[in-house]
Formats: sequence, C-alpha cells, structure tokens
Amino acid sequence: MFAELARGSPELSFPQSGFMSDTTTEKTGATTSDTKGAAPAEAPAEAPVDEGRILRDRREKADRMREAGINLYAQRFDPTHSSAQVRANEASLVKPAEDTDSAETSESPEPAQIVRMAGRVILRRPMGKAGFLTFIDESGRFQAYVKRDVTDAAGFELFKKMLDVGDIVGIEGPIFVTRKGELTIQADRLTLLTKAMRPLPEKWHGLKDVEQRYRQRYVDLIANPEVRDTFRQRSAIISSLRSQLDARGYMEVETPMMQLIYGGAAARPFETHHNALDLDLYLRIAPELFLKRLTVGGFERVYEINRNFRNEGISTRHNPEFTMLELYTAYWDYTDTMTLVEELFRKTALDVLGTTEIKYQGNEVDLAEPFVRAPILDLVAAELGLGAEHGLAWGLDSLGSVIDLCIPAIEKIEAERPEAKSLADAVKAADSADEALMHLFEELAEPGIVQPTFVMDYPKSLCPLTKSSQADPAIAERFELFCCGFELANAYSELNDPDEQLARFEDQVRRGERGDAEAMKEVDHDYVTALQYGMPPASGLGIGIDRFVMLLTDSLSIRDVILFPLMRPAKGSTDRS
RNA sequence: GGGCGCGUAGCUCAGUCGGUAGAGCACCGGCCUUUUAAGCCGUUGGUCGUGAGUUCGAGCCUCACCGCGCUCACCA
Repeated sequence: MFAELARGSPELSFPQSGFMSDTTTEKTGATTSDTKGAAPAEAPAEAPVDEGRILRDRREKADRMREAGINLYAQRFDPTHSSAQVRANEASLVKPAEDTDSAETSESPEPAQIVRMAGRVILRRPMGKAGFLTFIDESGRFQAYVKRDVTDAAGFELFKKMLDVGDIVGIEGPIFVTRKGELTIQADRLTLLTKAMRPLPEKWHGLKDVEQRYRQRYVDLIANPEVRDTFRQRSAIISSLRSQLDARGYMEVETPMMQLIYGGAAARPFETHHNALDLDLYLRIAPELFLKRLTVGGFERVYEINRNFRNEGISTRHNPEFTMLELYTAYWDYTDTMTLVEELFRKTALDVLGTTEIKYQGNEVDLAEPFVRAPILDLVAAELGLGAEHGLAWGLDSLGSVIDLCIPAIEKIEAERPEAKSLADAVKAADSADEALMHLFEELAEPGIVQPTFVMDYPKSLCPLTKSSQADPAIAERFELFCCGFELANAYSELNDPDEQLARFEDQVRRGERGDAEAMKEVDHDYVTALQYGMPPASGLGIGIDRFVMLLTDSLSIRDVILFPLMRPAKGSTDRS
C-alpha cells in the first residue's frame, strides 16, 4: 500500500487545493451568493443577535475567504496515513538527513517519502515565517510544520491569516523529526478541508460542563480524548460479545420494537400510534416473548443486541432507552447459562482490556475467579444472622411467618444502623411474604455485593415467565448477576408449559387491574399459542450492555457510556445550541 | 415527584460586607523560520440561567420558574 505512494510524485492529487484556481473561484463565489439569495424566502437577513462577537468574526472571515475563492467545504481528500500509521512506520518514513540545507543541493541520496494526512486543528503556533499546528485524526494527535520556504503559497497564506483552531485540514509532505524530537509532517502543501464556524473549548481545560458534554457530544468527543476511548471500548465490548456468540453458534436476530402487547419485564411502556392502521402500539420493554417464539420455530440459539424502552425515572444507572443483550439457548437450564455468563464476561474483559482484573470506583474485581453462586434466602439469612437452619422459604402463605422469623433480627439491625430505619415497617406493609423477603434482600444484601455473584432462586410468585424448580415448586429457577453493587444480568430456565403460562399471565393482568402499573395489561394469547406448539426446554439471559460497559470502563454514570442520553429540552438562555 | 447543590465572557473559573463585573486561554491587531499549553506587545469581548420583589443601589438578599448534577422513590 505504501509502495503506491509515489515518491515525491508531482501527481499526488490534491483535489481542492485551489486557492489560485479560477474555476474554483467562480464556482464557490457563485454558490455563496446563490445560497444567500435562496435562503427561506422572507427569512431575516441577519444572523441571530445572540451569536456573539467571535461567531460574527468567524462569519465575516468566511465571507472574505469565499470572496478570495477559497472553498470552505472541500469535496474530498485522500489521506495516505493516519497519525498512528505514521508513528508505526517512523523508521521508513523519516527523512534520512535532517539538515535542511542539503536538500537544496539536490544530492539527497533518496528523496523522502511524501505522505498525506488530514485532521482537525487543535493548536496553532505561528512564528513569523514558519509555524506549527497540531491536529487530531481518529487515531490521535500529530503536528505539522509550516514554513514559507517550503509550503505552497496558498497554504502558507491560509496558515498565517485564515486558519482557526477547529478547522479541518489536509497536509501533504515528508515526515521528519524536530530538534525537540517530535515526529512531524512538513507541510509542502496545506489545504482547508472544512471551515469551523464555532470555536473549540479551551485548549487545556477542555469541556467540563456536564450538561453541554451530554447535549453536544460531538464537542465532548473533540475536546476530551478519554471520552473517545470510552466509546471505542463500548464498541469493542459489543463487538467481542457478538463474535463470541457467533462462534458458539448463536444467530443474531431483530424482533419488533413496536408491539401490540408489551411483555417480558415488569415496567411501564412508552406508547405510540400507527396512523395508517389507526393502531395504538407500545415500544418494547423487552424482546423476550418474540425471541422465545423463535425457539419454538426451531432456532435453537438466538440473540439480539438492541434497545429497550422503559417509561421510568432517570438516574446514574437508568436511561429510558437502554441496550440489552438477550439470548436463548434450547435444551439448557439456568445453571448452564451461569457458566456461559462467566465465560462471556471473562473473554470480553480480556478482549477489550487485556486483563480480567477490573477496577470499578475503587473496588477491585477479578473476573477470572469463579463467580459466587448464592441462593437469595441464604444471603438474607446471613444478613439477619439467622444461621444455616434459617427456616426462610418462598411461597409462605402468611406474612406473619416472615415477621416471626425476621423481625427480631431486623430490630437489632435498625438499632445499629440508622439508615436501616423503617425496614420492619416495610416488611409489615408488604403485599406478600415473598415480597417482604425480596425487600429484605434488596435493602440488606444487594448493595454490599462487590465480587461477581449469581444471586439465585427467586420466588415463583414474582417471576411469571420462569420455570419452577423440581425440588421446590415455590422456587423459580432464576438468577441475577450482581457486581460492584449493581445488577448486570438476569437469567432463568424458561417456563414452557402453555397452561401454566396462561395462568401466570392472567394473574399478571389481575395485578394490573388492581393498580400495579408495571404488570401486563393484556394476556399475550399468541405467545401461549406458540407454547402450545411446543417450545424446547431453554434458558434465557439478559445482560444490560450499558451497565456492563460502565463496569469495564469504570464509569460512574450510565450517561457516560451512552452517546446521546435523553435530556430535557434546553430552554431559555441555557440553550447553547 | 421529594431533598441537597450548581448556573458569571466562546472555554475554565474568581467575584469580599449589597456599591454598578474580573483573570487565564480563545478572539482581533503587531513582532517572531524547529515550537510543545511556544513567546513578547497591544486591544476587544457580559441579558451574571429566566422573571418578579426588597433596596437609593442586586452577580450577591427574598420568591417563583427553567436546566443540569448528586441523592431518595421506581426500575434493569
């Protein structure tokens, strides 16, 4: 590839270099005035008043450049090297002799190789008849050296008079090393590729304002290199998961995001409407019921990585649209899925970070260690100090038995920990014994789980899509993976008995009628029909991709791993856009 | 939705006791042919989130509202 780079060839194309080009002049000149004239008919000619002096200056400068025949928005450019490629090939690219005078004597044994690079100018250091500019391309920063004696006249004029930090430029010339030892491209030719009309954030503090970073992520990405790294890692994580699943024989599918009946999770949906069919639809809260229909159809290993939408509050761990990996494996139960999760997490960390040792907000976790497997009730009993023969069980008829077992221990805890106040009240106010115990788990045990832990064996009454255990019918074969204090995955052995599924759906609808906003509103009869055709025993898994990315990138907020998190519209004067 | 905090120049931030708004960088002008946040000299730039109120006088005090962050509730 580099061999094609004609050594010092005069024919290297420089498509829009034409400061001097008459045709370019005419064309851009005409375009400019036409554009102005053709603007929305009665639109006021003046730009918005609040633009500020810097923006007005930039506009006036752009007008002057257009009048001089400069194309502010070039058609194309052919970079031969990224900054990373130049660094990787330093030995073969750097001019043999640094002595600039000898170049004039035309005796240089080998003409230096000419390269072309492109990127956004982030620093300018003019020094009279020469100067440096630092630019970034996707692989990093690099500097160019501009000098009146070597740079084309139009390029030098551009650098001296018109170039702004933020502009995107193309540079052509040989690579050399400066006296201070920095790898540099000598700009034999310098061309404007895109004019920036707005200034970049301050050059060493960057962009700090969190709100602006989220609202204008493009600026955040320019100004904060570590943000680029985070989103590169996010992409690499998803890519790693896909290749692992593909290698294991899973097929990626897409199922409906607009659904007539929503299901597959306990959550409130977004509502929308199809005009032509005059049909009310929901944005999906989970793809589960459709993916399982596919296992009925004979696809034994399927997965989907895509968005779900839940009409709930926003927090550092919740965005209304979030990305989930959901997969289903025929003939497995939830213990097989536990093994899969461990292997997926390990391999992804290795692929993306090169290690299984993770630091998250001060916690250290090694994914190479076997994940703990712990029944919920054992964790609750341990927190309450009840010992091995704790007597806790799912499906107890009365709340009274839970109260008898737990309240003495809870009261002791409340006395010791002020933040645990009202725990006893919450237990007494629960709708069922199962909910009381789940509440105890969430309050007492869940926040303290740092090492990766499969919390397993949930109450059947709260898991309408999960198959029960043979050993104890009150137990649902379900686990959730917790790590560093938050939930990362949820999985179970799938309920595939159509009669039982119908009964559980009907129970859900009754709950909804009693006022549970997160229960199903309507039985999905087609899903029951699918089960009647026979679904193989199967285990399903959901991994919250955003949270997994948070864990691997040490991000405190889900908004730091979602490119464009949902924000309220900016109103009034805080609107900077 | 509740609680706490924040909002000042394009960016990062000061702003005392209520006395009429500042710095650095950026911008603009000048000098400078291997710099490194280049340097030197000189300018310019403000609806102090919005709107009321108190006051002779409000960036500062009071109230309401808007937006953001953290947190609680809810959830994955």
